[in-house]
Amino acid sequence: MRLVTWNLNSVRLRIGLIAKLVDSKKPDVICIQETKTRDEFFPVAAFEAKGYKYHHFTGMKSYNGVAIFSKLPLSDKQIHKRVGKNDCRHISARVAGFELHNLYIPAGGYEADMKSEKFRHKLDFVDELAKWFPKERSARAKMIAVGDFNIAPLENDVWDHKKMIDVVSHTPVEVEKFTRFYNSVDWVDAIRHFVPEEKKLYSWWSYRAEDWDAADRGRRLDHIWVTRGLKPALKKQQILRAARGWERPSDHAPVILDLDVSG
DNA sequence: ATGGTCGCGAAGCGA
Repeated sequence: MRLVTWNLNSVRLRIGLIAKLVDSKKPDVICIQETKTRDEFFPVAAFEAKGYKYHHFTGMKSYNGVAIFSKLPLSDKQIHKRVGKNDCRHISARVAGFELHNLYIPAGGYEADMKSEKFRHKLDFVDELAKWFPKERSARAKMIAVGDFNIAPLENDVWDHKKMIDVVSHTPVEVEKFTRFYNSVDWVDAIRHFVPEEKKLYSWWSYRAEDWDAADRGRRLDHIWVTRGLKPALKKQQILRAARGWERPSDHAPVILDLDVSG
């Protein structure tokens, strides 16, 4: 099974980029964040035309929104409300025997300060996830968590660790919360599983850089985690950096994981 | 050191 997660930054504007991704990579399951549209305007037909018969999404006007499109049947579709808000950041469904969670963790604003409501919202959101995924369930459950987590935890998940230490997405308090979430369920980072921590690895490059490719000031904000029992099923990863250079791109690249579902 | 760019939707917010 090939799974992709992509913060698309508007599904309506970039539906053509989805088609391009599908034609070249042929994923079985597509998880999208920042769809930025109400459900009644979601371009479902474009996905169905590409063979994605099954879907589950929740969206709102202008902001946020998460979606799962699949060639394989989806069941037990759920929408999860987080930290008392109604902002369309977490859905889940069963697919091919896995419990798949699609997450869009808040970006957290610009100030890494507890007085910032946005920053607190982000930390509270991650805290809630760490409590919500229960250990006893996950010990047996085959779970996958994907999405834009908006945190780059490792030194080589950012272009310059020292310069980024006070920048929201890489601050120690965020990494601490992130790590607690990671350990809450004995997750395995399915991307770093294939790429040593010594190697720089990014999935996002700012729109503001004059030449994002040459500057290469990236961050790894997009993640795929699996529960430990699925480690033998991990086959291959790919971060499709080329997609960041496509016409009118998202600032995020698609992150792809191949899983052996025969086991 | 600063400001730099996007999308939505029609000004300002969020990233």
